Amino acid sequence: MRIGYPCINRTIGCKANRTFRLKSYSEERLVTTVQDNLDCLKAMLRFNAANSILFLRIASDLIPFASHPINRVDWEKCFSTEFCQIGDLVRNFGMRISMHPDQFVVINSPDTDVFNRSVAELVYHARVLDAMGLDMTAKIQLHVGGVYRDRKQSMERFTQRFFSLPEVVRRRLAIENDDRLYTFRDCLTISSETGVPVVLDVFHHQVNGSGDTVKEVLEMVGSTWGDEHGPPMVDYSLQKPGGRRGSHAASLDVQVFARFLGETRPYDFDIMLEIKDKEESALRAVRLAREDERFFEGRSKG
DNA sequence: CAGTGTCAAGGTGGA
DNA sequence: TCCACCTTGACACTG
Repeated sequence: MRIGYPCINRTIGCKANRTFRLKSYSEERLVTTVQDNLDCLKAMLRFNAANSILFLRIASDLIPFASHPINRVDWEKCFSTEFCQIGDLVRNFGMRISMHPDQFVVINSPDTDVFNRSVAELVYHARVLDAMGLDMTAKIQLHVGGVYRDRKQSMERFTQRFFSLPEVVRRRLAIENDDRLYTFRDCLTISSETGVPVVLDVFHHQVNGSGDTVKEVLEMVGSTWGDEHGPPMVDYSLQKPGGRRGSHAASLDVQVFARFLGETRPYDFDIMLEIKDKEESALRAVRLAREDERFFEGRSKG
């Protein structure tokens, strides 16, 4: 089991997701921003390695305006050295990487313009992971999309569209249950037709699920992850106590997390902690896991 | 320099 | 048909 956090580290004093306004666009601004982001990403990976945090989500803003027509910079070529170095770090430390495109990437939209823009954005994500030379265990996780007043048809459209995606995207895609529209069962249905592995979001499942226990769900979801995909990915977060529905808790409740780990034995998976204080909570989770080695022993894929 | 309106991109649901 | 809301963070303008 690898433990991780998404996109931002508040300890190391730099950000790998810096961007700027479209109005301020210039090639120079882009190049310096990307350079800073990649430098910071290396710093994050070193910090993580030193702290046994072996799972990281890379922000989609790593290359600002990557799929926007305004961007004519050949960033792959320009930063090939940096990408290789980052890939080496990931491999040498036995780490895992994921990415999660923003909400406007919608494969099953009836609007073909939306679809085409989504493809461009997905290709960008795939090119980043390819440039780092990462294997297919590095995933791009995506929600199923909209319902458009016809769930069945919209799910079928997802599947159709999936098969028209470029191979570089298809092989890295994973789908995740969301908090309102598509449950993990919907994802399993799509998975059975596309072969796409299913990322389980534990919080979304609590809010928008069927009442199956986490362990039952993990067993079903785990079987969608073949050897080439690596261990299942799980997103973990908690409702902010007293906060609006869907808002994430400020920091990890270690007691609750320990119970979760206990409940999910013997399944092995990599877990992304979507908690406000980011690496803080990841550090506490790692500490907890160290104190109780049982959480790592005897786990297997679903 | 602190406060805050707005940001490339979508979808849903209520008025 | 229009608009607020979803969630999150940060840019960049305002005073």
